[in-house]
Amino acid sequence: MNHFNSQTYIPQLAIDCVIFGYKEKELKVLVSKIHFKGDIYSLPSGFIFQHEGVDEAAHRILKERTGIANIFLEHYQNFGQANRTNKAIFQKIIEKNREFFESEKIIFTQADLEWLTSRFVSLGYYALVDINKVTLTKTEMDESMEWYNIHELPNLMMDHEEMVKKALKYLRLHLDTNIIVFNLLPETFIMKEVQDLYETIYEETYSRNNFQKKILDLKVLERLEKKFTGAQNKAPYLYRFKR
Amino acid sequence: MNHFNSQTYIPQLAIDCVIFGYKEKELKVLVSKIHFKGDIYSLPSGFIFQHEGVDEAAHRILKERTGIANIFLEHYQNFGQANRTNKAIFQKIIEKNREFFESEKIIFTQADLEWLTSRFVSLGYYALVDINKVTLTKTEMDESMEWYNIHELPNLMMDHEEMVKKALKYLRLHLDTNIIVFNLLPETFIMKEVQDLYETIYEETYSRNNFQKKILDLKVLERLEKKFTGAQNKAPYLYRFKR
DNA sequence: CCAAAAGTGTTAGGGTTACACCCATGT
DNA sequence: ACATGGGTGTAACCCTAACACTTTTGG
Repeated sequence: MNHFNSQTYIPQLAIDCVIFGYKEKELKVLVSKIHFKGDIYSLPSGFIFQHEGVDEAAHRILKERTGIANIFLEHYQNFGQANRTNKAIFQKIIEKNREFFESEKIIFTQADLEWLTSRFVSLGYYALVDINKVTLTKTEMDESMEWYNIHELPNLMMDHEEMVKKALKYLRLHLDTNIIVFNLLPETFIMKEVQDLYETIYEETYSRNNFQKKILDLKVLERLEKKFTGAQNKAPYLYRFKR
Repeated sequence: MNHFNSQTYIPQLAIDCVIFGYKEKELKVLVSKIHFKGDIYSLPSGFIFQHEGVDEAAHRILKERTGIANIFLEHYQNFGQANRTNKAIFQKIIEKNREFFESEKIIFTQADLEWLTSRFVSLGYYALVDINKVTLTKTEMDESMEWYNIHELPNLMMDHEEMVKKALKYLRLHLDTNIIVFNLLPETFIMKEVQDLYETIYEETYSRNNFQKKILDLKVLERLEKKFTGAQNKAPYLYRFKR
């Protein structure tokens, strides 16, 4: 356990990440259950080292949890209300985990607790990952790390639910202008998978032929060989995102 | 002079504002020349009180400098590289202003200097104001506060020039989607003024009739009486932005 | 040969762009 | 009456949405 202090980290500034994944027509978000009694769920979060940039820090936090670097990651919003603290949550943690805190096995020092319960400004980042490439890695703060359907999230701590909602809104607005959707798909895919993904994200349906035209007109996909699935129909082409 | 400390302000976190104004076919940005020898120019900046939200803080900073509340103000980007400090600038200030710092009249305490020269993460906000409503107000840090044409800015300190460039880019991208352009105009205006403003911001020209259609199709303007200018042509209508 | 699903072509409609015309104003 | 600039109408164009048809695959 490394301790928190302003020598090491920038105080009162945190990063929270909404990590999106996609599998079988479900848009998923990575959520950690923290390693204390009390059923507390949190987005992957972290602090910024004094010697690193904020984008670097976000990439590091993601690398720690998912094992992949060179991830698509972007800042989307800050969360900085006046009364934004962890105090209530830590009160709950301490109440429900007296045996830990009263034992010899000290986890947090008093200074750590003061640090963690101070008022925080949080930088909201969102990431798009190929869910198959991810190796979920728990930190010592995590009891579990799991993908949840974005509409079936557990109760998240603080304003993390709002963070997810705002991130989804931001994603929907920017998916078309910037071409980032393919970050959610594996290396190769068929057109129907792209359409399913779009329909999942926007919760709408699109006509098959026009969708294909629209995507191919982006001119960012290269067509590979056909994919024979064994189904009794014409084999669809595989595509790959150019670079 | 109030002193800087982490009791009062959030440390290592600043707000920098790109305040846009418009007058006579020129897009302008508010820049302060700070009150020391050395020709140092800066965007209006400030820190966040422990008891206030970040958006609140941005509004307060703007109110201090421009005198107007209920301004259009939005966060657009963070600036948080690893080595982002004021150190070089303060070195220059101290060198060029030895008489101040060696005099009895102590302006900054050692603690203040440490605070000001630490590594900072900056939250970039941009504002759109009706330049006629602004009463420029210097703080004790400002030698002057002036509007500069966005393409004729003085040498700005740190990464403030990049901030302006990024803010302009952001403005161009969002002017049409959100309807915010009228924040730059006075209460009432004629269509030609709107068109001039657009042409100034985007550095393009538009056809008069189609521009009028496009703007009126937004259905956000109400037509008022005609404006008789004394010119020997048909008097244009005045418009007002609906709420 | 047939069902299923992929690929592609064709037409209709809506919105934007370019051009034209008319109107008010003061000299 | 006329020059000037503002307001509006119309037709061409482009892009997208809706529909139709063809092709491939395995049973």
